[in-house]
Amino acid sequence: MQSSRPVPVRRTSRLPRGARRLQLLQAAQEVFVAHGFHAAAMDDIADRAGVSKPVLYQHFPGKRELYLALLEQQVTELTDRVREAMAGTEDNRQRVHGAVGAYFDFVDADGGAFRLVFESDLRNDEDVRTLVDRGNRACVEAIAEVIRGDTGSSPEQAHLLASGLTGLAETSARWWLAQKGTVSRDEAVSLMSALAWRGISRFPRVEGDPPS
Amino acid sequence: MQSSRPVPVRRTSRLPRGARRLQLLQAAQEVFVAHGFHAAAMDDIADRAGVSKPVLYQHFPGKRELYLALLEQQVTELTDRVREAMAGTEDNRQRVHGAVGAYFDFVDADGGAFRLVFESDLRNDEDVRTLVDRGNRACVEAIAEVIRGDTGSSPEQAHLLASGLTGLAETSARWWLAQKGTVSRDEAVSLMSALAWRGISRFPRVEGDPPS
DNA sequence: GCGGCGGGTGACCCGCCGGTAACATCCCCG
DNA sequence: CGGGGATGTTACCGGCGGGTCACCCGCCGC
Repeated sequence: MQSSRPVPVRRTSRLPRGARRLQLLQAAQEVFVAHGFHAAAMDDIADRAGVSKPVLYQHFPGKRELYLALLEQQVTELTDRVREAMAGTEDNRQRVHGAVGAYFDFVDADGGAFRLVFESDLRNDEDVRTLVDRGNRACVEAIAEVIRGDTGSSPEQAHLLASGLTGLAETSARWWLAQKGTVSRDEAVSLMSALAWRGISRFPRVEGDPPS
Repeated sequence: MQSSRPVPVRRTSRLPRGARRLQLLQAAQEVFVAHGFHAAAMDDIADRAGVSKPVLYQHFPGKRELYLALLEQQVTELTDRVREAMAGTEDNRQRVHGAVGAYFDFVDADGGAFRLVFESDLRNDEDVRTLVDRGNRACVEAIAEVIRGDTGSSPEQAHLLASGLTGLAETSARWWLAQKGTVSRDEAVSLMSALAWRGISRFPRVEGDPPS
């Protein structure tokens, strides 16, 4: 046998820098989602990408930074969706429906990437907390803006109401995900947005006619 | 003075087992709340109790178990309060008000012990996840029971609605805590329970299951 | 063919921290 | 008083895992 051949086992064809980076991010996301930040080892991530550890460090300065990159991506994803739901229509009921749907879609995407945002095990890290808080605040702000405009609530009240609605959407979306199969996505979204809408419409001084 | 004495600096008078255990739990809670599970070192906890590390291990088999003990305490605390809110009255509006109040009080107690439940950085641990989930499920269940009885919703719908309400309460309570000072506890509770009540009352007096 | 460079590797280092072994002290009880 | 069982202490171990060093290939232009 041509045993002289030095195991040319090209494990993974070489990749240009950009492609490798993306692949590493993908691998990292899978591992972080599956095990959380602390339980995830850089070796795991490298292994999953079919590559050795130093490669990882050629692309990212450290574990934390790698994690932050992924986290920011997801935070942006969610806030964008919520903002779109607010901007995409003038009908407040539609807005509520869209926002609730945004949370459900977010939670149901990407093999659980939402865990990075909603279940991060690195919230004690200054940067992580800042990022997550910024995302939450952005969502609350977007919603509170509408509430404030249409009900004349004080800013503090509007923020409280908005935060409550985000909590409603987030928590029910996660519950639905855990119980998946019993209720369809659209059913669940309709149900929860009905709940939210009945709550927030006809609040203090809303001239929006109550839905029949 | 009797300087010959080799530093008899009795740092903390000896304590009987029970008292020491409580003190250690208290110290541990403070450290875990402040830094989270991972960032907390057993030395930190021992130090805070004015005691050396082995003492800790005479009372608890390990870091994880110590954490679990505290976690369970808090989970029980919350679920009990929610259950009481459900059982304490027959008036559903009162029930909502009580439950929302329970979340606000829980979040506002004990120097932030609620973080153990709502912001645990050990959710990847099987036992921790089980405990936290069990607590959430208990709260949702208690609320869903009432919803189901009074609206005739399907169990799945009732659970979804209930989980949404817990999310509403939890998230707004945490928001209120972060913004403390701008709105009083009672104001906030009234506002949020009004939101929840407007939403859940006069809910589909179940005009038949929407057969999707 | 050959130099150099981008892409990649195996092996190693080392600090932190959970956990432990061995030794000291106090106080009660007979 | 003196033995013994709680109660505590100092000092140490060991491994896990983030991060790095020195080196290796294959391809490209000349």
